[in-house]
Amino acid sequence: MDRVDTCLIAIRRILRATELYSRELKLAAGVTAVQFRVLQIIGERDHATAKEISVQMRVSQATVTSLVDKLVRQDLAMREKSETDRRQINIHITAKGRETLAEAPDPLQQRFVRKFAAMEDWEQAMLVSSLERVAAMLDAEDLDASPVLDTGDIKHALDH
Amino acid sequence: MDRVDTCLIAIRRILRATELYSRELKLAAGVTAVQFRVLQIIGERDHATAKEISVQMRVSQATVTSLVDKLVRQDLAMREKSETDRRQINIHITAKGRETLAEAPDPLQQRFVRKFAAMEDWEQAMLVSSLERVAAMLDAEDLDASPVLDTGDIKHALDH
DNA sequence: GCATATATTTCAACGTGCAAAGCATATTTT
DNA sequence: AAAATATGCTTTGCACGTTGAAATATATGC
Repeated sequence: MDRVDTCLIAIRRILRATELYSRELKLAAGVTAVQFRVLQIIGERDHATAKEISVQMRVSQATVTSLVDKLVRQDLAMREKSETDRRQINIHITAKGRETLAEAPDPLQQRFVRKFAAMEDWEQAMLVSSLERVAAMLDAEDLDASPVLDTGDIKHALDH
Repeated sequence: MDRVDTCLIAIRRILRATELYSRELKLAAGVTAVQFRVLQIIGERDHATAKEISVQMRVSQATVTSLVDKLVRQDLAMREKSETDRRQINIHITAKGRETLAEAPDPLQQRFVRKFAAMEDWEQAMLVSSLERVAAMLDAEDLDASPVLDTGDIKHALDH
C-alpha cells in the first residue's frame, strides 16, 4: 500500500513538474510550454502547416490556430500562403522565434535528458521498462501519445 | 537516444492517460477529474474548509471556491458556516455526492492500483524506485506534489 | 460545371487557474 | 474596549488551452 502511495505521489510530482515548468518558461521566455512546443516544431523543419502541427501535437486544428495566433502576435512566427496549394498556410518561425528557442531556460526535457544520459546502462534500461510498464497500466488500452511533453528536441539536447 | 525517446514517450502516455480519464469521467459522472478530487477529499473526512482543500490540492483558494461552486450547483456538495469560527465555511459532501463517488467509472488510480497489486514484489519495488527517480529528475529541485492525480482513494480501491 | 474533399479560421463555450479587491470575522496590541 | 492586523472566503476580471460547429477558400474527380 505504501508502495502504491509512493508511485502515485511520484506520478503527481511528474505532472507537477510539467506545470511548474510551464510557468517558469512563461515568465522567462514569454511563451508557455505548449506555445513553445509549437515553436520547436516549426523550428525543426522550417515550415509546417496547421494540420501537421495538430497531428504531431494531437490537438485539434482550432487549437493550433489559436496557439499560432499568439506566436504571431509576439512576432515569433509568421504565416504565409502556400504557393502549391493555396488552401494551405505555411507557418514558419521568425528570427525572434529562433532566439526565443535558443534562449529558453532549460526545457524540462533537456533537464531530463541530461540526467538520463548520466545514468548507468542498467539503470537506464530499468527506467525505460518501468515507465513503459506504468504507461501501459494507465492506458485504457489504446491511444498513444500526448501534447506538451514531446520528443522532438532530444536530438538537440544531446547534440551538445 | 532511443531509450530517452522511449522514456519521454512513456511519460507522454502517462500524461495523456490522465487527460483522457478526465474526459471519460466527465461524460460518465458529470464531473471532471479535478472536481472529482475535491469530492474525494470532502468524502474522506466528512467536512473540510476551502483552505484545507486548497492546501491539499496545491491550488489557490479562489480556484477551490469555483470548484466547490460547481459541485454545489450539482448538489454534490454543501456549504455550511462553521459554528466555532464563523469566518470558516465547512464544505461537505451530499448523499448524491457519495453516489457519484461510488459510481465513478474505474478511476485512473484504481486501474493502476489493481494492476500494481498483481505484480511481483520485486517488480513493485523496481517501479517505485524508477518513478521516484524520474520525479526527482524532473523536479527543478524543489516543490513537491500536485493537484489532480491523488492518493486518497487507494484505501478504498484496496479494501475490496 | 458541380459535388465533394480538404485546409484553415472564426466563434462561442467550457474548465482550470490566478491575482487583486472586498467582506466578514478573529486575534493581538495598545 | 478600540484600533490595528490577520485570517478565511468570495467576487471579479483575466489568461490559457481546448474543442465542436459553422464559415470560407481552394482542390480534385467526374
